[in-house]
Amino acid sequence: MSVRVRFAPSPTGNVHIGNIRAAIFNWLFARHHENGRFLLRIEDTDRERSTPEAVKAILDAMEWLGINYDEAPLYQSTQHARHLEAAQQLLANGHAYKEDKGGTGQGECIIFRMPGTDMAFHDEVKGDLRKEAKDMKDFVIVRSDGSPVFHLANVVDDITQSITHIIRGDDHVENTFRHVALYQALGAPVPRYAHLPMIVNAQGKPYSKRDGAAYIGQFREMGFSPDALFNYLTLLGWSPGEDREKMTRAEIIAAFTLDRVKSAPAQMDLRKLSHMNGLYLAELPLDQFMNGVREFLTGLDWGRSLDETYFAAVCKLMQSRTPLYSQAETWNFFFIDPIPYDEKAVQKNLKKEGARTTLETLATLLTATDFSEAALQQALRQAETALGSGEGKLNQTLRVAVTGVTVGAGICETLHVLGKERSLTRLNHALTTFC
RNA sequence: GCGCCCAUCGUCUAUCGGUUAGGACAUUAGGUUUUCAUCCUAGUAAGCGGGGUUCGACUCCCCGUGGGCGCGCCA
Repeated sequence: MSVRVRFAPSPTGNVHIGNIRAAIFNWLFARHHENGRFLLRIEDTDRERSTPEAVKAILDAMEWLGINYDEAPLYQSTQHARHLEAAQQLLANGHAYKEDKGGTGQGECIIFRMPGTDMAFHDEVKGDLRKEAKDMKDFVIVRSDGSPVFHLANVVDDITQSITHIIRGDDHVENTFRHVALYQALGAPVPRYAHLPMIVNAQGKPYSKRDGAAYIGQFREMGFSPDALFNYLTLLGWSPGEDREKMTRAEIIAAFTLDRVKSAPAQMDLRKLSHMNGLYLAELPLDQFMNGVREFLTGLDWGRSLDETYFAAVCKLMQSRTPLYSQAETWNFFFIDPIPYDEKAVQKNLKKEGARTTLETLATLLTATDFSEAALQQALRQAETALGSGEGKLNQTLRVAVTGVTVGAGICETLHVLGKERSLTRLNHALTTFC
């Protein structure tokens, strides 16, 4: 029988990074197996908290990350009758009973009767797990208002969707004993289970929005590429061995097996993610990189209508040194005039002895060039000779005068992209303003 | 409190009884005709503690310690 797995989020808000990681692992497992199926189930039973917006957030997140699903999504709310039918079946065969729990007049709820024997199951990542009968209690499966509880709905839906492997977060391990008991009482084959280690923060607590980004949308806003995030998440709690990290989807799919999933919790490291993101951005075809940057720049007033050719030149220059799309925010000096000057940079590089002479010399020499990179290089060398300064010593003064900041691509490449007119205007402006 | 689970550099991890314990991020020092955020080179850095088992344990077992999860008419 071929593998059928599912991602079963409840649409109650933003899509958490831990949830999407579970989706990724399920997806990888399905794609790794021939004819494997990856299904989506929206557990929207909680009418109070479930919203259409939240459903859309889940769909968007999956699409962004390139996690496609097979078959139509199953909305749990449509399965109500089935859930209750299962409860009736359990009632009929003695696996459940009615009771007014607490007796406060809330009415009778339906309670599942645990088998009363020790239970065990094999977890694909944690090994054999067992629990004694005395440590397991009966539990409510249908509330007194007639609504099914998570455990019942979840198991019944998994039976309906013929799920063969349940791959989910570690926080569900304890529930599994109950779920196995439900399967057995319902006369359904018990699926295989695999529990994924939690993603935690520096304190070892579940990773939350307070630890930086926790929601998938936030990562997108911060400028991460979906492929990089996908690859990085894959490495949290799993490893292909052989020191491999940056891998294509096809490679990850081929290498993915549950027996290589770790059991210990993993801590999210935004710095490593950023580094990996830089690797991904650097190898993107220029037009794709431009699209990514553009999506970002539309949020900035100077980033909306850009000259395509010029924009392409800037992107080409900056691509290899861009760890995050959001970094493009600092490229403003390429596009706006007048440019803002960094106070400290001005203080250190322009308001110093000799800066005036330096800029005057450079202005004269640069005016005489055609602003090709080679010519710019040559002009710089001439300026150094004329001023008796060492190679590269003038670079920063020139850079701050023309860009307003101390960091960026090579000075000659930058000047070339900026163009002669703009560069010289700024140079002269800096000269009269700061020196 | 009770039950279950987990434990290798600061972080993510490799190792499936015998290795100088490897890689990556971060960090440090250089280099890239001394911007840096790319790139290159090198360095610092780890088996929680105590008992066993074994010729030999990071690896297997037990006990501690620390951490996580669970114990809802939440999901």
